[in-house]
Amino acid sequence: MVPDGEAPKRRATRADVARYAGVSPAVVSYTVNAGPRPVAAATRARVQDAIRVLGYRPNAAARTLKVGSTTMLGLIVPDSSNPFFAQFGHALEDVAAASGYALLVVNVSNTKDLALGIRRLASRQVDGMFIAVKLGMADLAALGESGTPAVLLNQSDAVSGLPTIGSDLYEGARQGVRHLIEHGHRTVAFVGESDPSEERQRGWRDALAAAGLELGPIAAAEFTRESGYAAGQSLLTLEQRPTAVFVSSDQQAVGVLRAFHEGGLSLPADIAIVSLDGSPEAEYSWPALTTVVQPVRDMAMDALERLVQPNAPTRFVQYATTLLIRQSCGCGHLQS
Amino acid sequence: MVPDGEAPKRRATRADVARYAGVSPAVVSYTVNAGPRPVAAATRARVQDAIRVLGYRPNAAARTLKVGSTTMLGLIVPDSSNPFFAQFGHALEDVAAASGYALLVVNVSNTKDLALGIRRLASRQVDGMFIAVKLGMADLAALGESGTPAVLLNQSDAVSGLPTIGSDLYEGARQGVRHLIEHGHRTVAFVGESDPSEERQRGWRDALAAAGLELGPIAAAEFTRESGYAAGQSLLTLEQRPTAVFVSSDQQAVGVLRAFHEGGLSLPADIAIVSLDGSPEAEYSWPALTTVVQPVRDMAMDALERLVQPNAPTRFVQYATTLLIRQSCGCGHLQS
DNA sequence: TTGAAAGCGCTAACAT
DNA sequence: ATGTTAGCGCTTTCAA
Repeated sequence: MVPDGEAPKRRATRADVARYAGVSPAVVSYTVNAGPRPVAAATRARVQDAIRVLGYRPNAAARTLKVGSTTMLGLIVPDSSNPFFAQFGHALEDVAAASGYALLVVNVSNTKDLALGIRRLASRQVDGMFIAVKLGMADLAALGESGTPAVLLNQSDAVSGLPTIGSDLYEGARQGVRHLIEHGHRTVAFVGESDPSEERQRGWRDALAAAGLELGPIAAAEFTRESGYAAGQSLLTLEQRPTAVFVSSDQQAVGVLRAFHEGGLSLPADIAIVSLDGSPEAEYSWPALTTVVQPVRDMAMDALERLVQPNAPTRFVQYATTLLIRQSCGCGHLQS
Repeated sequence: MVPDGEAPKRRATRADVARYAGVSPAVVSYTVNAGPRPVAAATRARVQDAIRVLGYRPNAAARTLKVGSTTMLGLIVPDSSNPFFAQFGHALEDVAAASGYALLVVNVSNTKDLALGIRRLASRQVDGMFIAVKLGMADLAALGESGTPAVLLNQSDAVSGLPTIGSDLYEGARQGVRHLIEHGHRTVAFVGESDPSEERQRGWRDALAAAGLELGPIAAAEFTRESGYAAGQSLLTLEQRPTAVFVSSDQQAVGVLRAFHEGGLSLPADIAIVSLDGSPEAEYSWPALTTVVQPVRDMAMDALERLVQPNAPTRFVQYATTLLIRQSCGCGHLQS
């Protein structure tokens, strides 16, 4: 099946093709690249023939060395198996491939490793990199030294001098919480980062304040299902149980959901949930999560554009989120 | 923050370093690579100093051109955002990175595109590729022509001449179904491929036969949540509803679960489910899925080894699965 | 222990 | 329209 002992000989090079076709190496280049110079149709045909016969394949490394571009892009994520980043990665790979770029995926589980990851990617001379991790000073320095163009993804704040993309999570959270309020909830808990200045928490707080409602309980959680689960459990132990929860990510929400189920709550009758991300798994949780979706596809397209565009503005662009109503918020039940 | 107008000058090359350190280019190589020749400690120090001062970074393309290795590996999957492949990809990236390889991820949503994907990866001269898609003749041919080493992942059958890895899905399915039977189920449905020779379906069939039970209904489904959902719905319409279902993948099972919930069934009391894969999301479904887990991590390690080992045997290795009991099978409820 | 130099395969400016 | 040729930056053999 597979040509094993068939042809272990040295791969054909451009010179071989030239010789075989009876032309100069330059013409082979011109033909292959629809190059800077025109080639007569007949000659082109001969060259293409030679290419086929010899099984010639251009050597990417040589080309890279010469022209200085690898047509490779890097992507740094905290965890490529996290559904949100997996989805983002896939979108990025799609748009990159459509523009002729390959995508090098790097996981940096530990924040400490980011600078290392940046250097790794830079040393492979990617033409640019997407970084979907929060950067520290050292990382910024590494990036600067590398001289590699980068666009930052999944950020909540502008980073000076770097094109940065994020969703408007503050507005998203407000939107989600407002929806809950509109449906009669008066005690809305928050699951997410405990930092009060974090944008989702701020959105939650402001939505409540705007409605003249008191703040519900806060259950701190990291962005994992496990941590969401724990947060959900802690909410269960409260004497005054909230009637609704805003959860910072779908992953966490899935954990919260489990805790509530185990607690014997009936959803969304006993407690409503709205989360954030719009990742695919949110649709198939039980009940299906009402979630504030981030326009991942759009962000991916924009990110690519800004990465490959030589002089893209280095602004911070925040994308608008949209509320996707499903069952977990109990729409229709508590209509006020 | 980021050195912008700071130093847009040409990157330092090995020659610059040599000049600065007052040594020959060769010595720089020897130093950088702990090269084939020894270097005097004092000289090495001078060189390292020059490297630091000049901010020298080796040019990967030049090195590749010279030595013929990119230290890059490719991974072809049908959908990198599918949790199972995302998990596999992450594991692969981890082990690859640990061995100094970078991973190029390529999605081929359409089976027709596989040969193209293989060629793309080959033209980037990856040192090898993981292919987690079923290959057709044309793909095998493309792979053969490319001359790139490959190991096949997630396969159910041996492929002549290629190192191939899979889980023993037949045994896994039997295992899962047997568990169901042991807990008193007499009508066990199957959700998955309709092809009767497919290994999971065979496992299901054989487990039933071995117990002297009749075959339950078959609901054909592709490997998506949506398709699992549809299959679950179709099961619901049966007059003689099964008391248990074996589902071919966790993704499908999540869909089945939703259909059952919507149908008002109480799980696992009304109907039990065992699925297959052991992907992370199975743990957080409701009820948590009892699932037959594939040893993804082990397979990833083995795959890397066999890919980079120059003369690894091209056998087909099947990994054993393990049953992970959670709630969806109703263990303890129906104890016979 | 160090230096000189020959390429690796390709592109593109410059000749023809 | 086609041919010649000088590197791109690096590794490594060979010589010193």
